[in-house]
Amino acid sequence: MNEQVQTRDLILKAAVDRILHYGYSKTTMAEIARDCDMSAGNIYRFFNSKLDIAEAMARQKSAMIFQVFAEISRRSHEGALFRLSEFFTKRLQRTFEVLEKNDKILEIAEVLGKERPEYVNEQLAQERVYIARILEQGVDSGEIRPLEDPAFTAEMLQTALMKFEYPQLWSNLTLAKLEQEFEGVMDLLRLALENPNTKR
Amino acid sequence: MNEQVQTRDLILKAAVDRILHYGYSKTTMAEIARDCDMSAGNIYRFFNSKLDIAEAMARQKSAMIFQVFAEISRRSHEGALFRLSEFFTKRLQRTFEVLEKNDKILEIAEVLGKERPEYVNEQLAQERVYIARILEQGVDSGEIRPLEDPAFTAEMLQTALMKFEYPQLWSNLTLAKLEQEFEGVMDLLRLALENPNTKR
DNA sequence: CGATTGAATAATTTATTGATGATTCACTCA
DNA sequence: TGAGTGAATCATCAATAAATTATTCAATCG
Repeated sequence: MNEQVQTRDLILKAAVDRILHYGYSKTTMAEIARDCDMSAGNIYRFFNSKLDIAEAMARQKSAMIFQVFAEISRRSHEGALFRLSEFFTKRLQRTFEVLEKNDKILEIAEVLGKERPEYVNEQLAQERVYIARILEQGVDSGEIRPLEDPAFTAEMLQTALMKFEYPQLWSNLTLAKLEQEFEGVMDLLRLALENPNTKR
Repeated sequence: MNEQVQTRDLILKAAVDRILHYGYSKTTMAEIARDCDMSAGNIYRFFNSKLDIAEAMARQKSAMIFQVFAEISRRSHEGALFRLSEFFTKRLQRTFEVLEKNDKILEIAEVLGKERPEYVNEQLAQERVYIARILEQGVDSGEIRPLEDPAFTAEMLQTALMKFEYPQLWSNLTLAKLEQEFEGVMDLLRLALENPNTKR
C-alpha cells in the first residue's frame, strides 16, 4: 500500500519534470515510463489516463494556493473585508505569476478547462468554502451586513471577479493593469458588503 | 456617391442573407458576388476584406441593441439603479436570444472576437457612454452615491458583469440560470452604488 | 498469485497534397 | 475616366495517408 503510493509519486514527479519542460502534448506516456524504468502499460495501474496525471499535477499546484487561502481565512483578528481583498489579490498574483512563468502550465490549464470542467468546478466550489467562511466571520463581527446565504454571495463574488481568476485565459492585460482593474471592482464589492450600521 | 452607397448596401444585404443561412466560413466572396451579379474582385471596391463585411453586419445588429440602450438612458424620470439593471438585463436577454437563434451569428461573434478585438473594444466603449450617463443621472438625483469618475465606474460594472455580455461564449448555462446569477451580482452592485444618505 | 511487460488496438496527430477561396491588379468597357 | 472584370497569386482548408501515441490485455515473471 505504501509501495503503491511511492510509485505513484515517482511517476507524477517524472511527468511533472517532462511536462514543465516539453509541455503536456509533447510528452508521451512512453517517455514518462522510461524515466521511471517501467513500461507505459504499467503507468495505468497508477493513473487511469494521461489526463489524470495532468489533474494530479494541477492539484499539487493548487494545494499550495489553497494553503494561502486557509491561512487568510484563519486570520480572524483582521478585518473580513481586508482579508477578502487579500484573498482575491493573492489569487490573482499567484495564478498570474505561475501561468506567466511558463506556457506549459498554461497549456495544462487549457487542457483541464476543456477536458475536465468538473475539476474546475470542484476547485471553484472549494474556494467558495473559504470565501463564505470569511464572509460569515465578517457578518458575525458586524463588519459585513447580514447575508441571507453566504455561500450564494461567495458565488456572486466569484462571478463578479471571474476576469481575475485565470487572467491569461480571458485577456492579455499586464499584471499591473489587472491589479488596477481588480481594485476598481473590489472597491465596489466592498461598498456592497460593508455593514452600513457599523460604518463611521 | 449615392450609387456607391447603394451598391455597398446591396452587397451587404446579399452577404447577410448567405451568412445567416450558411455561416461565415461557408460563404465565399464569389457567391456573394454572384448574388449581386458582379465579380468577386469588384466587392473589394466596397469592402476592404471579408472581415469588414462581418463587421458591417455586426454593426447593423448592434445598432438595434444600442437603440434600446439609448432609450433606457433617456427615461430619466425612472430610477437610475432600476434603469441600470434594465440595461444589463436587456443586454443579456437580447444577445442570448440572438446568439441562440442561430449559430451563424455566434460564429460571427467568435470570428470578430478573435480577428477584430478593436471592434469589440469599440463596442464596449460605446456601451460605457450610456452606462456612465445613467450613473451621472443617478448621482445628480441623489439616488447614487457621488462618484469620482463615472466612466471608470462604468468600466468596472462591465467587468463585474462580463459573464453576461456574450453568455454563450463564456459558459453554456441556460438563460434562466444566467438571469438568476445576474440578479445576484446586480443586487451586490446596487448596494455598492446606492447613496446611503438618501436611503430609507 | 500479484506485479509487470510488450505486443495489439484504437484514437489522435502530423504531413502531404490537391483544391478552394481571398485578394490583387492589369486590363476592358461604356 | 470611373466601373467593372477575370485571370494570377498567395494563403488557407480539406482530405487522405502515414506515423505516433494512448490505452488495453493476454502472456510472463519473480
